[in-house]
Amino acid sequence: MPLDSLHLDAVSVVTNIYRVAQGLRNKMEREVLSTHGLSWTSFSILYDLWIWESVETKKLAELTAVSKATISNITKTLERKEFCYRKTDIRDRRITYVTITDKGKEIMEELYPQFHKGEIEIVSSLTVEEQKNVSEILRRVIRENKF
Amino acid sequence: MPLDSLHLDAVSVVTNIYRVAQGLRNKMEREVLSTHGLSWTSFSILYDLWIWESVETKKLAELTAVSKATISNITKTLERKEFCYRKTDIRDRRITYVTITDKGKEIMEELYPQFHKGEIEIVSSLTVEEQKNVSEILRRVIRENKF
DNA sequence: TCAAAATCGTTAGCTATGAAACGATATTAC
DNA sequence: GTAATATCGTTTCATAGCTAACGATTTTGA
Repeated sequence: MPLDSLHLDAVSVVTNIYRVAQGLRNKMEREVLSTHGLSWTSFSILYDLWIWESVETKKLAELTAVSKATISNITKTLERKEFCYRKTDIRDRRITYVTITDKGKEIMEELYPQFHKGEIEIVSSLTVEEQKNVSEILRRVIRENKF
Repeated sequence: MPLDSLHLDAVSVVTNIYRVAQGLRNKMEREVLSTHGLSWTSFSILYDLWIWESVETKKLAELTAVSKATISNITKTLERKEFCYRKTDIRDRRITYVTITDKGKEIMEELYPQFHKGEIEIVSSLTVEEQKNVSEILRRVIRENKF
């Protein structure tokens, strides 16, 4: 593959997106989530439960874009910490619902403001105009690739 | 925390970046890297070795933004597959150099074009202008946050 | 009606991941 | 010169994360 056939702008976009995502995740886990032993994905799941109160594991896998096996493991960990509990559906016993507990809600009420503060900090070097612009472009990438 | 104090544009940027990064990684691992049992990070490490031929583990940890423990484990896996080998420095025996093998180079010569094709596909809905624009903005985020 | 197919969550077995502790080595301070 | 300190990579131990296989359940089709 000759060098002049490389699409350097595409490489640059992909590389930079991944690096920001990685930095983002590390920063949040280190500065915010570690205080309650949560990983990025655990937090995402708990966030979804906070919003929806109760969600099927299959739906959780779609929302967070990880495999159902991972959902199974992480909700097990969250259940051990008493942040949520699992219960099989009575009508269709193949389905399991995960529900947030009061303790889980308290954690989110404490952590979310800190998390949001981190989000603001990370993009603070961009104007609101640039933020809107990047979001719109990324949404298009998400849509076109069905991410 | 009242809803009207949420910086929704910041939330949107962060959420979309993470989702694209996740989709990106999953797509590449599924469609390209899985044929040789490589993870995204394994591939990144092998890529750096391909470029530099031989790199200290400490440097690898910085380049790929993962912990030195992870580098230790992954290079061990890569060594078992005979894609690289490790050797302690003679002068300073605390340092370990990781070097790519011929087999490792062959794999990269096969995989990189496929990987690059994937990169192009992912951002194909954006104009080159938009790609340059997003890259520039993300580079600023990386710089300001020291990611 | 009831056997085949589809759906769902968990388990098994693997690699990845980080923090902390550790062991070996090198550097610094006095 | 040597004791304290710093550096580096590995190991340990826990969770995360994937695919594939599985077991239980429900739906479908003839």
